[in-house]
Amino acid sequence: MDGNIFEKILGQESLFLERRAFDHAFEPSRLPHRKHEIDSLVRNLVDALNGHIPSNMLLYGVPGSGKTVVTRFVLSQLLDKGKEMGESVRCYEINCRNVDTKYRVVQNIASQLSQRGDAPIPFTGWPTDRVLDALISRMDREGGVHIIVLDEIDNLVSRSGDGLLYNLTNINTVLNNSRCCIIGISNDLHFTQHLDPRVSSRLSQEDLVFHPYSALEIQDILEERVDFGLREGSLDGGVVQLCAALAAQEHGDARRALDLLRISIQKAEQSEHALVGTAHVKMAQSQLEYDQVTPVLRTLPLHQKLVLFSIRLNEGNGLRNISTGEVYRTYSEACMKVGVEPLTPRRISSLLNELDTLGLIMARNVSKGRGGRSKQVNSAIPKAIDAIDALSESEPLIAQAAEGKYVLQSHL
DNA sequence: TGTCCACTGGAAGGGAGGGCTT
DNA sequence: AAGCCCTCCCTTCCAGTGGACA
Repeated sequence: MDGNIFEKILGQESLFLERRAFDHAFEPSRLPHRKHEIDSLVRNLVDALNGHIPSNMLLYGVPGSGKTVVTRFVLSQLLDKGKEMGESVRCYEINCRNVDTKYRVVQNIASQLSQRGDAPIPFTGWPTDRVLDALISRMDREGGVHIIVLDEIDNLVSRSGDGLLYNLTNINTVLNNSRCCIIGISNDLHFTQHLDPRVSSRLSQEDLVFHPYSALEIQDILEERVDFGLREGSLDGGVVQLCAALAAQEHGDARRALDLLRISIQKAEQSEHALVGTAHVKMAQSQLEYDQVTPVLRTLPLHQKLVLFSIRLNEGNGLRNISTGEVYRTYSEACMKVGVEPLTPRRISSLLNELDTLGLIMARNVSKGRGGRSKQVNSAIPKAIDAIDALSESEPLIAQAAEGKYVLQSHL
């Protein structure tokens, strides 16, 4: 081979001026169509600079409706202003998808407040109350206002209950030298229904709903990023509109639109086109589907893989709207075939709910009268993706179960 | 109108595993 | 080493459910 293998790509002129403009984490200087939401946050959080306690807030909205980015934007300005005014303001952003137990949330915040000489708080081992005490004393030591952002807070509540929120929304009564405010962010409008009424009323002193972006609004957002991050004249007419329209179909998800656009540009670069066209968007769309689904499939625990395998197997045999009982029978057979002890029907019922939440299946409760009440289950994985192949690749037992896949008893 | 089916989903708790304290 | 504590995954138990059917 002539020359270094990186040379060709390095020399290629990129269509991007600023690739990071298309990242989720990018914080733009302007947030179109979110003025009202920004105003509401600012009006509440200004209390942090006035020596008062800002109200706790709950922000609702579908994924990609700007909740997190708006919160970050407002908080970064708040921190700047606090510094300028000599007010101590500290913010903590916790994503409750990753940090989803009471202990871990408290440990996480307390660790951010640790100073030299503090005993490090272990990931597990201490009683939670002890970690909470450490957090309270560290907050008081620091003084000022502490703003705790709990992103995907519904995940925390569904996994660990509302015990932590009870403590956190009550924390101002035990703080002597500091103040604390909680901002919860949720995709689920109804998640406060699962809360103790006292917690719920203290937490949602102010609610703010982020409406999904319309196709035109997403277009504005994209155009702003394009102006900032892309070489002029690189886009064919209709590309931005198509990305916006596709994302608007997905409940107005601006992140999805950015992903689509970014991947479309990369596709154009890869095929050495100087112009991104709608064909690249379509390629990006299918890649995005593939990239979203296969990593999830690969990382599922064994029994979830077996359940999903059973559903796809039934569908492969032309069966749709399979009942929980049928899924369980196929699943048990698959377990027998590979020599694994099947879990109980109750557990499988929960696993089906989890697969539904992950968007890998669609399950709905139906009653067939005397035929009993059950779930009707269908796979939600795009047809273009061979789910059984993807499952087999990461799990030899699935490959084994899939061998001679059409001879399971339940299909004879 | 009551019965019945095939589940659902909440609650309680067991036990393994990882880590800390004494 | 023993005693705690937390998390995760799972089982067991059981009341509740929607709608067809007698």
